[in-house]
Amino acid sequence: MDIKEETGGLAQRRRLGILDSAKRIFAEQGYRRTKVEDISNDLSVGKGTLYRYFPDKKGLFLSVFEYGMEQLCAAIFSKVDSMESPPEKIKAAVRTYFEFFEDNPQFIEIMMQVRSEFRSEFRQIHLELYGKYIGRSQTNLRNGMANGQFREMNVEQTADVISALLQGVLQNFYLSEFETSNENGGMAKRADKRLTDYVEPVTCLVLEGLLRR
Amino acid sequence: MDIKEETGGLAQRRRLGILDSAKRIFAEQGYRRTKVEDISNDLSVGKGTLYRYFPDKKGLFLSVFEYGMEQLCAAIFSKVDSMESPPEKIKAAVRTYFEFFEDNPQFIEIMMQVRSEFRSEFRQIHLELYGKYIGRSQTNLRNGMANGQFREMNVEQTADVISALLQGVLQNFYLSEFETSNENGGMAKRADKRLTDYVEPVTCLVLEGLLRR
Amino acid sequence: MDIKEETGGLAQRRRLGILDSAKRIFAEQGYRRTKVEDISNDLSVGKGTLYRYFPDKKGLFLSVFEYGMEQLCAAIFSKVDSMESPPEKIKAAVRTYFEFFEDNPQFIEIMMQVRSEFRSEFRQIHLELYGKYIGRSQTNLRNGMANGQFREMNVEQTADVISALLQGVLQNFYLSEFETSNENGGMAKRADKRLTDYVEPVTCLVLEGLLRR
Amino acid sequence: MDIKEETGGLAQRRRLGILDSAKRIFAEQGYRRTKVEDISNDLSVGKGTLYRYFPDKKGLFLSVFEYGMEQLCAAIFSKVDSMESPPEKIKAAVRTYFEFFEDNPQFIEIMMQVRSEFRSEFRQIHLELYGKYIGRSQTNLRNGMANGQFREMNVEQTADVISALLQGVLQNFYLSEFETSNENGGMAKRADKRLTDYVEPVTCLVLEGLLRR
DNA sequence: AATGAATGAGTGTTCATTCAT
DNA sequence: AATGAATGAACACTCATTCAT
Repeated sequence: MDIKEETGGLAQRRRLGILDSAKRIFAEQGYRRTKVEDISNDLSVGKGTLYRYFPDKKGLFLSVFEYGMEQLCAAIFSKVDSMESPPEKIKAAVRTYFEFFEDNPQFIEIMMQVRSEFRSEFRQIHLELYGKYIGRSQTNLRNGMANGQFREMNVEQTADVISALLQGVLQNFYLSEFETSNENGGMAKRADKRLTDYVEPVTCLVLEGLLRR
Repeated sequence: MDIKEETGGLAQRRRLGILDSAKRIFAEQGYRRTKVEDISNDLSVGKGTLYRYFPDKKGLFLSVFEYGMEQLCAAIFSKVDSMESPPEKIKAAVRTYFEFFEDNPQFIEIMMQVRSEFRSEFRQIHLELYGKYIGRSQTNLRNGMANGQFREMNVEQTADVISALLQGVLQNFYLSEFETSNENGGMAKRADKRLTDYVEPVTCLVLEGLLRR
Repeated sequence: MDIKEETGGLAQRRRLGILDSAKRIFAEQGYRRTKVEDISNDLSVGKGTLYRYFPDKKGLFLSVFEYGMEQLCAAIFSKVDSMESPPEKIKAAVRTYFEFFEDNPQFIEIMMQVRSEFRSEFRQIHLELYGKYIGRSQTNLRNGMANGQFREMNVEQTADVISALLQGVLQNFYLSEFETSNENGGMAKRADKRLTDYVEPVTCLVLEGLLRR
Repeated sequence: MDIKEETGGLAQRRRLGILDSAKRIFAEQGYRRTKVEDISNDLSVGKGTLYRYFPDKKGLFLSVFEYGMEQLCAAIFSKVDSMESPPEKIKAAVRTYFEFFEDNPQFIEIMMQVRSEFRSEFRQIHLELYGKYIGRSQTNLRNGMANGQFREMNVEQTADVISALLQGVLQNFYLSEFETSNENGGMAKRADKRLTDYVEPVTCLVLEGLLRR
């Protein structure tokens, strides 16, 4: 049992090591431009080793995405679940969302790529994992309406719109984040903008709207 | 001059014909899956002909995108420019944006693909053409603040966030639009949701926010 | 029409050229060891050209086999159909069969390879084209029995056995034909044995048997 | 010495176990499609173990063939050696040959595969082991001629032709044995034909020929 | 002796682009 | 101007074999 656990631990460590390297390479070069060999070279292992842990290139890529999504959801839930006030929950979710991607900028790239390369798989994983978030968001809006903090609204549509807002800001930021691509297809970062700068205006827009009270 | 203009007219017509066919095929099959021959077959011309009007496959695809962006901007500006009230301008822009994509659903697909296939080119075209929109949006916000209709805000960030909101809703809708992919890679539409259903909740969120007044 | 015919003629010529080169290379190197590029190099054309004329490597290989089988059947039928006497027909068929393979030694190799690489396809083509031969062979045996030249026999089994005899001799010869394989996988011919040497003993065995009369 | 013999006995038993498993798997799946791991899994041992008993995959396969050939020769010789009459010896050899393959249908598959996968090795083993048979067959024919039972003939060629006849019938049967391949690449047997049905027509043809006496 | 994780050579096929006609 | 036959670079994946444990 010791041996098995230890072995399992080693295999698990290697799996995570591959996921990490793959996340980096895929984010830097893009799914299409990335050769499986690029990742195995980065890890200094043989190509075949990757195929011992993941079924194929696509499966590896989707695992990178799935793993990131799980971490994102966990991060948001662990923050929000301990709060009570609906507006506070929204603030916390917005902040955690942006902080997560600020800490994992490569994952923005991964998300964008999965979205376009594997529409249906993205939808499935997205719906599975992110669906939970939408459900909680709707509950939160209903609670806010019930206690009189929020105005009347169509809860389903509004939850969709808020979720869309976050994703839209993320993508806009992602598009403005990189100034130029160099010869190797790599990107040079722009340091003067931070994703978390958008926490305040987004929260304010969502809660207050534009019109003067 | 007559001859040249006429020739130019013919060439221009053919160019537009190619753009139209390409938009359709690219949207249906995706950029990667689309062979140049698919488009030339659709037009009943030889492959080589396309290369007389566009430098390469990528250039054709980007032209399809650029042409669509121009149409989108023109549609929004023609609606909004005749209005005075800042909130009304926002309402009109939101409505026109969603109506445009409801009328040109293929262009949603094109946008998503450009975004992921040609990051830097997308950014460039996006910034060039859409930059104008952002500038006008900022002006509108400033006008609204000046006349006391809008609360105080960081205009640049808020304009970004509103723009992001629209794009986010569009993408969310695009992801939910298609239920299942059939064997041919084609998609089956879902008829029970309309993009313009989001005009009201989006407008309301932007202008009013969530908190009860 | 002229153009089309001419074009068709050119395309047909190229097709036959590819079949001829493929037959040679496949026979020399074997199906597995032969790279598609080996054939295209032999023809001094690009790899892609082969794929304009044949669907894939397997399809090309099977076409080589099918084409050879058609030629074999045509050769046998053109000889035998003009004859009347059942024993003479058998003699002629045996002779033509061995002569064909003596003139097309590469085709022996092709047959052996198809047989093992593509069992089911071999069977299908074999049955389709060779089935005709078996039918005629049975008819011939029945005619010989009817006119009293042949003894009583089970016609179906005997036709099978005679056909098997020819194939068996062919294969035995094929196995003894090549002395050693050199480094390149090529073979050095042995000149002191001829397939047609077996015409007489085979014919004699089939018609007379071993027992003294 | 006891230990060594015992160990040798165990090793020998394991060797035979591997040969048996390999024969089955190779016959079912074919040489190319069979992975070394398939065999080691079937034996519930590690892959490396096979390499302790056989040099490589090819060597294992050829050993399977060689072992079968030895068994075939032994079967034929044990039957024929006790007989005197040349025609009876032929009858017995034909019957034993077909009976052997009827009892070891997997070995038909093995033979066919060796023949095409390893031409030269097949020839070598074939000549070594089967050469003995041809020699005895020639002696038998000479004895038959000497005692007046057989007609005059070229003994070498006729022995070849008779051997070829058996192999040809075997292969024809092998080709007709399998109706269709299912999805797994497996084959469905046809039950209405038996290899031993050919003992009589083959024997009759060899001894009597077709012509009425 | 036994294991099985790691290795990496090897290849069929697609399709954007060219250019002779 | 238009064509479409020809080109050839590019790349994922398998699996026999090895060797550290």
